[in-house]
Amino acid sequence: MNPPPRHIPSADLLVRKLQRFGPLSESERNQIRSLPSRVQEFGRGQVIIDQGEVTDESSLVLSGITFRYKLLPEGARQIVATQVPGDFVDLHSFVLKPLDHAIAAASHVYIAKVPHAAIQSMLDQQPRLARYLMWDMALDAASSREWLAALGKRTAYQQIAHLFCELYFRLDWAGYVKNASYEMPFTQAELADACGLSTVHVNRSLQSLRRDRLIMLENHALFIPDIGALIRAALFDPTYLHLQREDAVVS
Amino acid sequence: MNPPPRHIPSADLLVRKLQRFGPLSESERNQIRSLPSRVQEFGRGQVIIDQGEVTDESSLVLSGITFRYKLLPEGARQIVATQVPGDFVDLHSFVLKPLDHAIAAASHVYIAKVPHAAIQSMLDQQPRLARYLMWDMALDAASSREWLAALGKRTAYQQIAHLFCELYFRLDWAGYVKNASYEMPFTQAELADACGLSTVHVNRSLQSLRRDRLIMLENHALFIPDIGALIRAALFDPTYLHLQREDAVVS
DNA sequence: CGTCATATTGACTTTAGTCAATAGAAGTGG
DNA sequence: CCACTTCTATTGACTAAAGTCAATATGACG
Repeated sequence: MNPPPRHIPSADLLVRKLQRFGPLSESERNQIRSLPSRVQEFGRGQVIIDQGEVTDESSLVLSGITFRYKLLPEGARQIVATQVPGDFVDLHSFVLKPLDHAIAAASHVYIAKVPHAAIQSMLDQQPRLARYLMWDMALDAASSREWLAALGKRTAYQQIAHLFCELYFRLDWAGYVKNASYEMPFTQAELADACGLSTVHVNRSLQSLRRDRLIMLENHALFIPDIGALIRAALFDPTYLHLQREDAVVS
Repeated sequence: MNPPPRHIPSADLLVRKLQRFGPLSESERNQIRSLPSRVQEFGRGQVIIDQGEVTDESSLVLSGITFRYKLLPEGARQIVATQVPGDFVDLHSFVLKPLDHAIAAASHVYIAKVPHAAIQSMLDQQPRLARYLMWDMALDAASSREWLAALGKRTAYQQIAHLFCELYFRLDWAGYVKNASYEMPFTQAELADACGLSTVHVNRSLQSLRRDRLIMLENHALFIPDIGALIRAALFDPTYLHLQREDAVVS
């Protein structure tokens, strides 16, 4: 994941994403582009927002990968979502406080913090954009549901494959997949916390995936020789990611 | 769960719930109350909406309990959320189609179907209400995250206890808990599909919960002699349900 | 060169799943 | 009202998936 946040103007990332939901007028695009934000940088492993925090801004990922996680009373950590460039990590904090989870950087990341007041005044100017934000929140929720099905009904092997498929499609859409490869920043301990497994079992499942020639993974570089095969192994269906324009789906 | 949808005027349920987020003006309340809807009745086990359906209305539970579930390719079913009176089962279908899950009735239910066009025109009239709907969607998402932590990090015993705690608080708020008891409509097979377990293991875990005197359950009547004890056993924290007024939480 | 995080391996334990049988309960049609 | 089917709940015996503990690599880094 390349560090410089220059090559993709931050707000354009968001415009491009929201256009998946439907066409935006020129003034709506401008409204989004003119959202004020301050850019922050975090190193891998750093906590971006803490559980229980009450914040008055939402964070947008400009580059790198972040993840949401919950800490249980006895110290266990469950990762509940990942974010790639263009994703809000906590759009819901606009309406729901305090935050019921924390956010951390899985790789070196640049984050744009957008004040809630700015989001509110954007909606005051362009009420129609509320539907776009709702759509973004709904996407997020759809992903949670898919993860629930993964945790509840898939084997360790399938779950890890599923996570790799999801990241593949989302990163590909954001332009971060090259030659069927992408940088998969998670450690085995993080994969374990995302899939509800132990690190030992993740390690063994990864070896099975390698043995079956579904993945090649070293130094966080993940190569997927046959994405179709991985999809089948994971029981993956990319529909829930809604990567096509909604218009296109309906027509 | 009492059948008659009379005693609680349908829209008032929604007004009361949305007021948890913040105060509503008289005109906003009226706007919500005047939402058109057609009431439908479903028997227990009936499918209310099918996976993959494209619908132009969202369904609000008037009485009874419903649940969302996903069907995996090989036929497995994962229940991903439950709804009690006052909850939308698919508010997100307002912006996200097709539906990535199905909805079924866990008990005999009355449902109000509200056209998306009516929701849209309500938002056109009262743009401020968009934040209320976002809040409702955010609540739903918070619940999904909590379930993810349950599936990933809790034992079977804790998970079932957690589900019972969640239903306890939500039903209590809606006025359906009497004498520390409520009607828990799920069969053991449904509990299994909600917790990612086998029916046999659910059965044994229920017996453990009974043996530990945390619950009494027969004929779908669940009595919780000591909710504090159940909460501790479940590692339950009701914060994510946001049952207090948001104002109150902040102050 | 030593330290710390991450990855790997082996041996063993635990949790939960599977299969199969039985027992209740509830609903249905005659 | 009863025989019959069909869910639902329960139990036992066995299996399999995943966790735990512990040791050992491996590798990045200061």
